[in-house]
Amino acid sequence: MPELPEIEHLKRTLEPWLVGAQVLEVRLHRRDIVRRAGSRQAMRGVKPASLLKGETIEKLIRRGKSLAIVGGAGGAVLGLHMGMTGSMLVAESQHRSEVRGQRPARRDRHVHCEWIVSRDGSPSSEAIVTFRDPRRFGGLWPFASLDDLYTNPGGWARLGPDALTIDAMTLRERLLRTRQPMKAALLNQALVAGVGNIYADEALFAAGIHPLATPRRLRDVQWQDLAAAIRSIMQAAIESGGSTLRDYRDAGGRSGAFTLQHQAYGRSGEACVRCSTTLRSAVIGQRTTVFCSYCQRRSFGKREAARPEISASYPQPFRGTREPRLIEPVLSVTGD
DNA sequence: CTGGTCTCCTGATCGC
DNA sequence: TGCGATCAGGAGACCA
Repeated sequence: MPELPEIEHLKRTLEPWLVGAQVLEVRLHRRDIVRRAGSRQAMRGVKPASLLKGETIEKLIRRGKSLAIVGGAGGAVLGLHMGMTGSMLVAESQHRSEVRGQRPARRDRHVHCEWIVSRDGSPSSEAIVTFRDPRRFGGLWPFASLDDLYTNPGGWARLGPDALTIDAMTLRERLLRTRQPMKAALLNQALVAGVGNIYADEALFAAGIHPLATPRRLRDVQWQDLAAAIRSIMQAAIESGGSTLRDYRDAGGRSGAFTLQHQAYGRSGEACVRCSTTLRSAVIGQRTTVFCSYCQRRSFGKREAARPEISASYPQPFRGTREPRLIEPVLSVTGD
């Protein structure tokens, strides 16, 4: 599922196709995928211009898991959210006539909107960008302008600071606004934008923080560790092209390789990479949460060295006080 | 205001 | 081999 790293990678793979390109045509196949600001409700009376028709794209911007395509000066802005299964794919097309002439044998019923763009006006530079989202948790949110996007309470105004560059002080200040457990707090996009279920588990694991820990009980060094873990994990994931569980693809249709580096998410029942304790799973904040009950204890007491150490690289070796346990031979396959 | 639960969706997977 | 039940989860809606 697309979280910050996947959206950032998607942005980077879309930019070469979109920035500076003119939108020649927009084909909307499902009207209700265009939604009203701050809502999932379908927007009524959608105008092609609000879907960027005719615009020359100036840039793409991202905050957290949200992406936006910015039209020319003072032009429309289209907010995009991939939800669980959304993707944006680019396909080259030689000639528009050919594009128009090509009637696919059967149109993919999950493709909800298509943009035909041209980078230099020549037919050979045309491309088709498609928004596909089987589950339709994602959608398109038109905004009148950049200012509207940033100030509209249904737009990015409700999002917290971006997780990719979050510092310890800011993270602490934001999460102290809630009494929810750390896991739930991290998933709250209004507090910090961009952390989803996968990276919340990964960051808490890397920082050695129990998912049920209360923000008010964390010590300064833990905020430092957590902020560093969030940044480094996100960065590493972006460089790997994100995490593909099932649906995520970048603009070129490529899947992400970061899944291979997951140390907590999806590893319930498997051995902790640091101490070999069997990872546990629980539902916290309505989300499946995987953690190590040894590395992520609710309290580490006063022994500072007992905390797993965080390094700038990811994955990082365990450097706690106790030697990692040897993996016991298993007689049967472990399960949840 | 806050936090917990429900809901929207489809496809993959599982048990029988 | 087929099929119904179950699960996954981002985030707004809704309610106590």
